[in-house]
Amino acid sequence: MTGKRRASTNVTIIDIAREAGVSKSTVSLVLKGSTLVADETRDRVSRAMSKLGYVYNRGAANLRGAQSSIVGMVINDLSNPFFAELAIGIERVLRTSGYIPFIANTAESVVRQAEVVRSMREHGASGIILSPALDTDGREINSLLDLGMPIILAIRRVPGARASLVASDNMAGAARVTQHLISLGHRRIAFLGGMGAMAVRKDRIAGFTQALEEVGLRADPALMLESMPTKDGAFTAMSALLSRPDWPTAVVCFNDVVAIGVMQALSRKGLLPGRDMAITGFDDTTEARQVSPPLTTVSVDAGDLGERAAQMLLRQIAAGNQTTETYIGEARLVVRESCCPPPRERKVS
Amino acid sequence: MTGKRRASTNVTIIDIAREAGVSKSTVSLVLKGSTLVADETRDRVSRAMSKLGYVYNRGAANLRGAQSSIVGMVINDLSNPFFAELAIGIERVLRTSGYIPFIANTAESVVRQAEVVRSMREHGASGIILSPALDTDGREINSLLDLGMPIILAIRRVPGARASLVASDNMAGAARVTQHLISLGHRRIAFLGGMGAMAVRKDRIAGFTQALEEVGLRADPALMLESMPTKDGAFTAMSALLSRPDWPTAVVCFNDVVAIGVMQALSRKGLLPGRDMAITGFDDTTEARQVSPPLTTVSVDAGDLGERAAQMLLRQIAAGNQTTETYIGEARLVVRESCCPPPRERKVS
DNA sequence: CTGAAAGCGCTTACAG
DNA sequence: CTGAAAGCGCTTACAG
Repeated sequence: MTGKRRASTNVTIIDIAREAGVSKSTVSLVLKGSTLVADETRDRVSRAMSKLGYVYNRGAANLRGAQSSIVGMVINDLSNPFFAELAIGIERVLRTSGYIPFIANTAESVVRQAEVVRSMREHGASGIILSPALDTDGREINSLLDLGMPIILAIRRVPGARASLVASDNMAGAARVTQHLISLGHRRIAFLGGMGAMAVRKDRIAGFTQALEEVGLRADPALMLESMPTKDGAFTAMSALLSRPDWPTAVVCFNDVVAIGVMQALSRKGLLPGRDMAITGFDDTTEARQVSPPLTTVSVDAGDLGERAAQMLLRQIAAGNQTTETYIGEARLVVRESCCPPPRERKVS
Repeated sequence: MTGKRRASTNVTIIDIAREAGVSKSTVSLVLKGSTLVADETRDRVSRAMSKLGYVYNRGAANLRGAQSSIVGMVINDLSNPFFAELAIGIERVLRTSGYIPFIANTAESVVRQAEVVRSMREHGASGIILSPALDTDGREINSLLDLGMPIILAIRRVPGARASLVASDNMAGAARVTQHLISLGHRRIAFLGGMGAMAVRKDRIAGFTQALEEVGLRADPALMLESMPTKDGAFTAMSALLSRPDWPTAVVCFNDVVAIGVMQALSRKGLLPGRDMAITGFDDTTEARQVSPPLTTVSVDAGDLGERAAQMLLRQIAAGNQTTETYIGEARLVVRESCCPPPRERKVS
């Protein structure tokens, strides 16, 4: 009903002081929860604040040196449930710490990422947990670090960056899932998804290759396909693969989202994942359990990684960003129903 | 390598002015992109800024009356992909507007919601898009509005709140999906999920009831079951229903997430959704397509709703929050494979 | 416990 | 185009 001009344009600590009949120092003390103020005085001030609709002005406070209470959470793809789970894990620990996490989504754009990080710095964020967009430059991370901003890299390492890292054991996970396929009898196995520049992809391919070499096989470059790490990207890449003559009998997918896109491409061709071709994922998102057939994948516990990242950030903020820590979470094989042995009739030479 | 104390603690507009050999007014003009500054001067200032690692101090600027460039996006459940899609739609339009959206997750906690909204106000957010937590009080929304803060309610209306609203046509959607079940021959239909206090649930139940009454049936209170709008909550509620004697032949679920929980409860009992019992969802999240069998549901286009909400917020910020708008998005029936006719042998009297 | 004073980093008129 | 001055709302010593 009213028509005030702008939020927080009016009532200040001085108005409160006048209303409560104290000095503004006292109001400030109440704001900070100081024990120096008498209970009766504190009550009077609190009542004045709610009566006048007072809003604390963080900007003014930060200006004078107060600790800001926000931390940034910069996520490269919020539509991927894996990152949503990560975000929720982060919030779980930050919630009890007095910090409020502000999330921003970059949708894999480094330009957007720079904007968002800048905005968070401008607003006085105490630290940032960054799940970096593709093609993030290590030097950018380092210059942030040099300015004294605590940064925790999550999920994706950035070559050349000196920041702390929380990620999962991509190499071991990929090796395990590949070994599983080999034990089912597969010899002609593709790796699909992710872009060439991604460190995570390199690590998973290293595990994949290592598992093959352990049994005297080698990775066929013609079966290592890139795609954007999205359902659509994977669908397209898999459809292209299926239009070629010599199919693999199994596909190790970059992650669950990619695996789901790959399954859709198979279905489109009338093929059934888990019967006509073995498919594996990575991440063990809730979707992995819900697709049909349920996806054999690698569990990395995104929520736990989020918690670790938040704890690490809190430590760095407290310590003043001196140390660099690394936490590599376990990557467990989760066998469900998306993997069959290779079909006899299509066995290759 | 360095050891600066805190981010943004040092270099200010004055340092830049000195470095570039101009006055600080000029630096401020450059910061605002004013055309009054000569190109050569602008360059000199820009170089000085990057040389010294300057970070704009939003707090100080806002203090003096500058427009803040953040808007808040407060989401009640980020782990529900529906809300992730909503968030992404919001970002899509905000991205081109110069505003940076900061997202916060309340996990259905009104306490958390109050904290988060307060923090956003303290940081000078220009407006907030709020997907309210359960049990949000209309008076809280109204007092925010009275302070001049533009607020757009998204997805869930709040009884008593005077804020603008972007939501979907819950009543029509629920009626459509119920009519679909009736046309398949169902007469004994349950409604499952959501908590009693939720306005959205009330609207959907109204559509459900109306569709039944159109054909001379009435909703059986024993078949209207509450649950938290989560997979686990739905699983529990459905399991309880299945332990009772007279099952329904079809279940209209509060949303897709609930439907998936219901399906899992059926599977646990050895029953197949779409063969032994008809199940419907609401929202048409990407998961609805991926579950097995694919879910018959109501499509509400979360991304589009997000875009509408963002456009509405931008309008309100520009206009100074005078008008109250409402946008109700269409709710289309999407028929997939989770609905069968009622089984003959279990047909009730 | 309270008051007076200084200053954080910026923007905004107002003269030049 | 540029400089000098005032002031936004808070916190921080410093006296009392």
